[in-house]
Amino acid sequence: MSRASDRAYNHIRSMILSGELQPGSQIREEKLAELCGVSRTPVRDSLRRLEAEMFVRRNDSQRCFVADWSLDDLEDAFQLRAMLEAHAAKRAALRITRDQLKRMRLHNAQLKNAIDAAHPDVPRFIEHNRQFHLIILEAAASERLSSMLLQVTEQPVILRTARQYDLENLRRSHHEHDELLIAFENRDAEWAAAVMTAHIRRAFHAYAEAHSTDTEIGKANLAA
Amino acid sequence: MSRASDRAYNHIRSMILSGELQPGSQIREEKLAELCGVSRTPVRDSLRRLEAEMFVRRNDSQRCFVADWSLDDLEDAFQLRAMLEAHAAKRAALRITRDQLKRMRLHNAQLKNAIDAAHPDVPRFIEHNRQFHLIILEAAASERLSSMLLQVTEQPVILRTARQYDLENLRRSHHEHDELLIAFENRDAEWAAAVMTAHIRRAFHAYAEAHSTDTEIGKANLAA
DNA sequence: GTGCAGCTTATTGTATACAAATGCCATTCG
DNA sequence: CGAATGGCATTTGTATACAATAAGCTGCAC
Repeated sequence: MSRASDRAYNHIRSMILSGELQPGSQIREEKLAELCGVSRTPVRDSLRRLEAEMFVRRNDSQRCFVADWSLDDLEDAFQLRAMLEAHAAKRAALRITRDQLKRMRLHNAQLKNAIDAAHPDVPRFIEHNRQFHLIILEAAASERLSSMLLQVTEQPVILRTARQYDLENLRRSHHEHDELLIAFENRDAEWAAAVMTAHIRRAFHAYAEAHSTDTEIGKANLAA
Repeated sequence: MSRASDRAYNHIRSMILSGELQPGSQIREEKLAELCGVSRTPVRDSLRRLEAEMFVRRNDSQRCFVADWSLDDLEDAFQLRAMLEAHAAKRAALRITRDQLKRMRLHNAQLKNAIDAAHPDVPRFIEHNRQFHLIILEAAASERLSSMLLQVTEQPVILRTARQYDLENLRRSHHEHDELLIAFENRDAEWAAAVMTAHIRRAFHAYAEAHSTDTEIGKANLAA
């Protein structure tokens, strides 16, 4: 793609993901242009894309803000994600190839390695986890489904989710992936869908729990 | 919203829907700018939006084309739509208000009138049908879900679908709406979801049938 | 002191000129 | 004759200037 426009897009996106641009805060085109070292034109382009991906919202008078999701919105996103990923798993079970299965096994082995090592490498876990799920989407072979799923998985809060899991949860993910692989090998669409639903919903509750614990800790710190 | 940008957006969108811009054909920014009577800037803006809504596709080198969906893609879209609308119905059943129910009944009565009249008014049917489904989305209260559903209902082929139904099919829709209303009144989420799934899937098969009939007719005409 | 009018400033929208890139075609070399 | 290459035409990308619009502020009237 184009150089400046993509640089701007990636730059703004990463600033949102990192929290450098705070949720709810207004973002001005000129300010972003300055930060990205480009003119307003590619920035406006990026904002449209980010708006479509729900990273950015506009008010009635076209002012842009960093999207700010409540816990309810997050649960909503997880609910949709569970439904869509289950659907993807169902389709994938009927279409998946030997090669795709092989690649999934590989990624699952590697995400296990990433957390079994002496120094657990969570980002590496996340990356292989991402690839694992992407192959399912690839096998599901529905462009619309893919683009919809991106909308609920690429959200800031969700991206930060895995980092909050303890190792026990990450290991559980690994085992669920294993079960999913067996369901795929048996071409059992319903099984695959059920495992996937459970997988995503557990992930949400693990997140919610970690979140509330954080809050508790936060409170404790304030009290101390 | 802004004047020129919106005019361009609506103009291009309607040209795609009407078939004035043929599916699969390349669309050049300057050409569109000329057609819409604006500069390329608002056109580019519109193209980004239409791309996000899957009305427009881009190839690797950023050339834009009118989206061209196969019958498989269409079935895929209907499948997703059935799933999402069923989910919406489930949520709506738990949250719907008396006022929303009242409005739904009103629209359902009016879409019945539209086709029971001496001269059936299909566009009026479509409009009330749209409003009926929009109220469900409103009651479902999930912004993400809404934006996703728009992606699978606002597609060119789907928009043209209802026009292809015979009156019998439209009447069936009316009755399914009635059943949906009763499910809502009883706050029976599973029932509502089931009725909705059936409603959308029947719509697809009615479309597919009408489509194949059209093809037959087309062939017959060619043969004659 | 409160509320509104009108002005001022900040921000987004549009047009245009130019830069970069892509695709196409013709020409040439194997 | 076919494939690769070079240059020309077409198309998209970017910057910038200016226009339009919305927000915020000041001062006035009540």
